[in-house]
Amino acid sequence: MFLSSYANAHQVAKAALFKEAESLHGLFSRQPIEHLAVGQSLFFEGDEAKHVFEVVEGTLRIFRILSDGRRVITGFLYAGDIVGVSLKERYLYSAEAITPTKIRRIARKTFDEAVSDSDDLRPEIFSRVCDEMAAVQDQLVLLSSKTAEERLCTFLLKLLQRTIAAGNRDTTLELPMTRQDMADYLGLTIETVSRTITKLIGKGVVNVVNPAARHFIKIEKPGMLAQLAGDDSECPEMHRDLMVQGDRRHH
Amino acid sequence: MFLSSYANAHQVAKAALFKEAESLHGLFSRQPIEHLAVGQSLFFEGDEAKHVFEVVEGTLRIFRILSDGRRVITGFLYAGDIVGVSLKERYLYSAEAITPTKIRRIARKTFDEAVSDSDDLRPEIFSRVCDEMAAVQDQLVLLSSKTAEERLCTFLLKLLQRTIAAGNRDTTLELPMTRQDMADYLGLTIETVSRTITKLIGKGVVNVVNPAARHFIKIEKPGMLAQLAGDDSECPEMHRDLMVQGDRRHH
DNA sequence: CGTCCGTTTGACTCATCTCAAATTTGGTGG
DNA sequence: CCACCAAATTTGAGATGAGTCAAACGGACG
Repeated sequence: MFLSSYANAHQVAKAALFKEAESLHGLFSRQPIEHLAVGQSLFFEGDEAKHVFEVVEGTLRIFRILSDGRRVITGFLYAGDIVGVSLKERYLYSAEAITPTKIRRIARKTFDEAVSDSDDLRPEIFSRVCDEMAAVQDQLVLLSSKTAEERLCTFLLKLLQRTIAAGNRDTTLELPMTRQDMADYLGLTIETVSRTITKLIGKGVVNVVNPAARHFIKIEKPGMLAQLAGDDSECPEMHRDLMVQGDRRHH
Repeated sequence: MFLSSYANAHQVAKAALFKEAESLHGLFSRQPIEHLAVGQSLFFEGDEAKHVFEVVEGTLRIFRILSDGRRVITGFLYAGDIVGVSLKERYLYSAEAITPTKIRRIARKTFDEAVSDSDDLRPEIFSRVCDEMAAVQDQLVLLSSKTAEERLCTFLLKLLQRTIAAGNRDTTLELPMTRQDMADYLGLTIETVSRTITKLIGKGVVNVVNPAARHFIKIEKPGMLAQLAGDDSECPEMHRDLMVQGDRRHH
C-alpha cells in the first residue's frame, strides 16, 4: 500500500473506526508535548536520526552550514509538519526553532513499526514524502533560474497560499523568520532581500503593516504577486507539441 | 518494514530464495526491453504517471521547461536507476534520452501492489527515495551558494565517484550530455560552463581526451577537483560547539 | 536615554550573463 | 577521400544583477 496515494472505501471506513491509531497525527498525539525556545535546536546535521517529530505549534528552519560558514536553509517547518521521515542513518540538516515551538517526538523504531504495520499510515507517509519531494524540486527550479524579485514573490506567494488554505481571508502574512533566514533560503543576501521588498512596496504589490512591522506583510495585489513569481505554471504543453529536434532555447 | 533501511538476516535468506521476485531489479526483469532513440521522450511533465521505469542502459535527462522557455534539468538518470516512484498523480518533469537508451516499464498499479505485498521491496524503495531526496538537497546547496567553478567540480566529482564505485580504475569520464545540458543542470549558461572547463584545463585539473573530444574528460588531479568542489564535508560540528546566539555569518 | 540587533540604504565591485563571432566536430553526399 | 553544412563548442567584449563593504536608521529593552 505504501505506493498508492489514496485510501479506498474500505480503508476509509477502517480508519474512521480506529481514528487515533490509524492516522499519523493520532500516532503522535499520545506523546508528550515538548517546548523549544527561540533559537533552540531540535537536532543537528549528522546526528543519528533517532526520532521523528511532529510540529504542533511554531516555526522551525532546517539548514546546513557549509565549510566556509555560509548557511543554506533548505526549508521551513510549520504546525502539522512532520520531520525526519525520509532519512536513513543520520539527519541531513539541522533544525532550529524560529519561534517558541511545541513538538512531539516518536522513536524512529516505533514509528517505522507502526507505519509498517498499518495500511492506513503508509499512504499518508508516502503522500507527505511526495509533497516534500515536489517542494524541494520547486525550490531547485527557483534557485537555478529565478531573479531576486521572482524568488521573493514565489516565497511570499507560497506563504499566502498556505494561509488561504488555512481558511484565512486576510492577506496579511506573518513572517516569523528574519530577513537573513529568507536570504539563506532564497539564495540571496540580506541586502538584496531588503531592497527587493522595498521595490515591491514601491510597486504597490505588498505593504508593511504598521505595528510589529517588518514581520507582517500585507499582500495588496495577489494577482500581480503571482505574475512576478514567474511560474505561470510552466509550460510543458508547448514543449510537447513544438518538439523538433534542435529547438533548444536560451538559458 | 517500509522504514527500515536494511534487511535482517532472515530477509536476506528469503531474498536469496526468491531473488527474482523479491528485488526491484527482479521485478522489472520480467518486462520487455524498450528502446529510446537520442532525444526521444520517455514521458512529459504533467502526464498522468501511469508507469514506473527502470533504466537498463543509456542516459536520460529529467527537466522542466519554464514559461519563458528556460529549461531546468533536475537530474540525470543512468543504468540501474528507477524513475517514477515518488510521485502522485502526475509526472513532475519530463524525461528524455540523451544517448540511445534501453528501459523497462511497469504499470504503477502493478508496481504499487508488488511493493505493498513485499517486505523486501519496501526497504529497497525507501532507500532509493532517501537517496533521491539527499541528491536533490545537495543540488539545492550547490545552486544556492556555489560558484561556477565549484559547481562544475562538484558535478565532475560526482561522476568520478560513480565510475570509481562501478569499479573503473581509469579516471577518464564520459560526459554523454551536452554542455547545454550541464549548464541547465548547474544553473549556469553554456558559455560559463565552457569557460570554466577551459580554466580547469589551464590549472591542470582535467584534460580533454583527443578522439571523441569534449565528451571525454580525464581527471588529472582528483584531489584538487575535490578541493575545488568545496564541500569539504560541510561542518555542522563547529556549529554545534561554537553555537552562540548571534554569530550569523556572511552569505 | 543609550545600547543592541535587525533592517534599510548607499556606493562601488565583480561574477556571470548577453550578444556576437570564430572555431571545431560530425555527418553527408559527391 | 574531400568539400561542405549544421550543430556544438569555444572565445571575446561589453552589460548588469546581485554581492560586498560601510554607514544610517529604528524599534526593543533595561
